Amino acid sequence: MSRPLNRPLTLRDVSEASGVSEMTVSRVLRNRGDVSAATREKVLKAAKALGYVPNRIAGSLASQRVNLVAVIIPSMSNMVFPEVMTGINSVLEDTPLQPVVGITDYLPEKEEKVLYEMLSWRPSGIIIAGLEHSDASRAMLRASGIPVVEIMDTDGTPVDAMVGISHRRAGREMADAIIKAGYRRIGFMGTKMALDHRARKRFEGFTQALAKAGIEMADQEFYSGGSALSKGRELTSAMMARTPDLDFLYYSNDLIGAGGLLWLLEQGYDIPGQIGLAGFNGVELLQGLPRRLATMDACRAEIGRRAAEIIVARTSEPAQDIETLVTLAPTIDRGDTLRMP
Amino acid sequence: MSRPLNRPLTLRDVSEASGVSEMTVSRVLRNRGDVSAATREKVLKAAKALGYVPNRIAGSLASQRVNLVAVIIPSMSNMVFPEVMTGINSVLEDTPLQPVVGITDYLPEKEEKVLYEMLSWRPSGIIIAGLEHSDASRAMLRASGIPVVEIMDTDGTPVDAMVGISHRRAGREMADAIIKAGYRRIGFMGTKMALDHRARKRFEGFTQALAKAGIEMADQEFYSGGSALSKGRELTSAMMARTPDLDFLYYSNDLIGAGGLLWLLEQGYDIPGQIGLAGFNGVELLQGLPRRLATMDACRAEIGRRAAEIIVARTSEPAQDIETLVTLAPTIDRGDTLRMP
DNA sequence: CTGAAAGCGCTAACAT
DNA sequence: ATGTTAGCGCTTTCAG
Repeated sequence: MSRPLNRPLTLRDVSEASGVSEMTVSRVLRNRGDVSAATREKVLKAAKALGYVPNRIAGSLASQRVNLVAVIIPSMSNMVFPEVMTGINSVLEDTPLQPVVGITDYLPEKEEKVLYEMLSWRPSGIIIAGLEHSDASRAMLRASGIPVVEIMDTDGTPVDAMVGISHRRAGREMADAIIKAGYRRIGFMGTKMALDHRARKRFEGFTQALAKAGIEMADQEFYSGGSALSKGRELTSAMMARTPDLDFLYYSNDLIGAGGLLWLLEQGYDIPGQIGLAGFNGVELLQGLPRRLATMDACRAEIGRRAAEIIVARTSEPAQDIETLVTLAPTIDRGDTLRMP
Repeated sequence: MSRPLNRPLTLRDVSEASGVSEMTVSRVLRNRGDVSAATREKVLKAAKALGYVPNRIAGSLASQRVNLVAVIIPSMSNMVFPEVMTGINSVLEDTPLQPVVGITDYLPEKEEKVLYEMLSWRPSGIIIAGLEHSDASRAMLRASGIPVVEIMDTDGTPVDAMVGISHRRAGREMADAIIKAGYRRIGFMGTKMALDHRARKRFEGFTQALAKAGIEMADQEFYSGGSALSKGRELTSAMMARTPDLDFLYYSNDLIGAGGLLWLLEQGYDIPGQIGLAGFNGVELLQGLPRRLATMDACRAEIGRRAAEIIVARTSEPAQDIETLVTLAPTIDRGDTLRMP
């Protein structure tokens, strides 16, 4: 008990306590190379008794290896990214790699800053949301020399690898399904999406498909901030007052869709006969609403998994071959709010 | 362009490119010490041109300082921890400190493992959820010699600092409010809480307060897994079938409470006259339901902020004095489902 | 199977 | 205002 308090323990302490060289202690602690069972025991005992925790900073510098995967996402508070994280974790759990998360709040400047900070830790790989980045960010990604996987979206050109869905196509397909079901007076509600490129692409795909069928969007409204559920309520009530003859409402996410659904049910609308609804994301949370909202799964967990698998394959020794341009195909779930054709 | 591809740049590269010593380059890049405006410019220009990103691994080792705060929480997928993170972030944003998150899934063994990994990075501070830890974890925390803030709960003895609410008291106060409002046949629904100590303490406080008033819990049920909204629906419908004369339902969280609320409304129950409801957490998401569920704010963002402030104060030079045993006082929000006395 | 020497990329502490 | 020297705690490499 003579160690000066607050000096963290080093390999050397364990070496002295066990009477084994630092090098061999290091070998034991990393299960590397051959060490006799006897010395092994001695070392492990000493390390445990002292409460030694290796210093990864030093280890990483010496070995030029950091088992970190930088995960850069816009937000953690909506339902989508926690599930992506779950997918990533499920794959990395069985490897020495560890995810480290950075949040950008959908701001390019913040993304740039976060990326810089992350790169300064020299991670083994980067998983980053979206294909749209500042020039500086893209340059950093390219120059990093490590595997980069851009996730969520496949409508664009990745720096390196890419896993996601086509949001443009997702919008198109939902539009097609809505039209096939016979709806004609269609309204749209969604976030102000200057910086949410995926929401924007869904919207573009949606309107395109409508146009192709000779249909013009009958009404649309964008919001920002606030609780999504009540926003959905407010927007829907305002829109139905303004354009009472709408027979379908497409929402840019399930939560505002759910708010709209609750309001319409209260008002006594016949769903999906008189009016149909659809959202986007396939949020599990919403199971338990009076009706299941039509939606489209964004393949969140799968995207996380596939992205992590690419990093794992690329960082394994020797590097495994693996598909690096992955476009997943989401399917429509009609729920109870989008009638069959 | 003669640098061998994939060798990360070092200070030395910038030094050579700018004709300034490594030390001065380092000073410029860290805004430390006096450097003439002229050399400053030269260095910055060279660094930018090369795309140099400092190596923090080396920097941390040399300076014996790592501006990381380990945040160890059970989960990221419910509503509570993302908001705690928001609070933490809001404070750390203005400091050099950076949060790094570890997830325990409510498993003590996993907490131990995550804690060990985190400590191996020698963070400047630790924020960890709960007061219940394995002996090994507690030993690591104590031995780490860095500021430790245990958050969420104050019913127990912390290793070091502590910020939270008393969940036992939260349960008691809700029980008192329910009794004062005249409800007598009370049912409880919540998660199986062997490992969720805070839910358990709320439950204990609740039953205690009922007992004190001579009331016995009329029915209770525990669930695990599944979507909370539909669980709330199922449990409520089952419980009302089994014990039809219940006049109040206390839920261990707002989400299952919301499920119950939706079901009861559909069945035509008179709320809060015939039957009252309350949840816990003060989840903003739920604004927009047909009725506002009575709840109690868990002070999530505030907890995060105060915890981060403690770490900041303790790691600043010289260490600031700050309150390290913080018990927040949550208040009841009666919403539309708990009538006045 | 074990150990000794060298150095990872940076910064603290002194020079000058 | 700038440079020099000596490590930080570990792992790589090479010798026994």
